[in-house]
Amino acid sequence: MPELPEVETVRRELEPWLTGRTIVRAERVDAPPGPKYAGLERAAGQRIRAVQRRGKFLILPLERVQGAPVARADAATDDAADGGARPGVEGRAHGTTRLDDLVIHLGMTGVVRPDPPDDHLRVRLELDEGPDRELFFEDTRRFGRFLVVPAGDYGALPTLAAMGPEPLSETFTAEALGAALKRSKTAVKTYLLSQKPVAGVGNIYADEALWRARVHPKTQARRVAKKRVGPLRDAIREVLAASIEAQGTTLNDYRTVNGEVGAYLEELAVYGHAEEPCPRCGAPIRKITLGGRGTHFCASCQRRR
DNA sequence: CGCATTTCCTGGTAGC
DNA sequence: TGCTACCAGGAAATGC
Repeated sequence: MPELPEVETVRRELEPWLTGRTIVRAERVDAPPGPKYAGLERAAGQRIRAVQRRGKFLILPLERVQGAPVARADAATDDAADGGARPGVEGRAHGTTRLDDLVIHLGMTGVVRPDPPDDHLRVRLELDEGPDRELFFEDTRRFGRFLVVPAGDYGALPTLAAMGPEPLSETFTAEALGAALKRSKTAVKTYLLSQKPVAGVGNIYADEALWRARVHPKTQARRVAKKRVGPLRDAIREVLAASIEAQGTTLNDYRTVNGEVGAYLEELAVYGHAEEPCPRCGAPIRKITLGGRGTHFCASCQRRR
């Protein structure tokens, strides 16, 4: 599943390809109009200023290029609910140009690629002159998003708007994690998945980090032992950093932009290893359902409290 | 507001 | 072989 390491891997590949390029055409393909692709047509005529990541979201700040070649795409213009005249987008009323963000979420099966997929193509971008003039967004199970919003306006993306600190930044301290955990009575794993205490942790790395820190996934967030908070913070950082090194984890659909699989699958300790011996103590790894998600842990190492 | 549950979606697979 | 049932899960929507 694309979680932070997978999205960061994609970001690093997109950055040299897309930075500074102008989008000539933005076309929705084989996907109904709706919030997941809102405002996509606005991308045409805008230059990609950077390729950033926030949690599992890719954020591409755009700027409108005066006189840029724009090709209108028929398929993308029929959800023009908010695609009409926007103050500041066309004109520059007070000398400032209102900026947009192109926001991409890979969902479960989203793949960004320079070559067309055999099926499940959802978005095609046409770029200005240069190598790899087309970008394709493939998404088999349609959980992905590919939309344009006013810069920094994430009202349509509440999880992004309420996202916790980046786990690999200096702001993600044991103190910050401890303070966040105190705010919730829900199971610590479920709370990690909410993106509120920390950004970018999904089902795989939640299980892996909790195993490393010896925290039972069903422990109430506020009741995680104080002495476990630092180790949990460290475990989250270590697991994510190691997975980035391996270009992420490929279970089924995830591919890098270059079409490669992520190698971290080989390093998973508990996820996908139900009934196998715990690498630390040898007890069988158990699999339960928690918050509707498959959850793997060692009942011997990870004591509930 | 907080938290739990349901929904979206399709390919893969188990079972008959 | 072909059919049904079920599973996987990130984030949003819905329910309480």
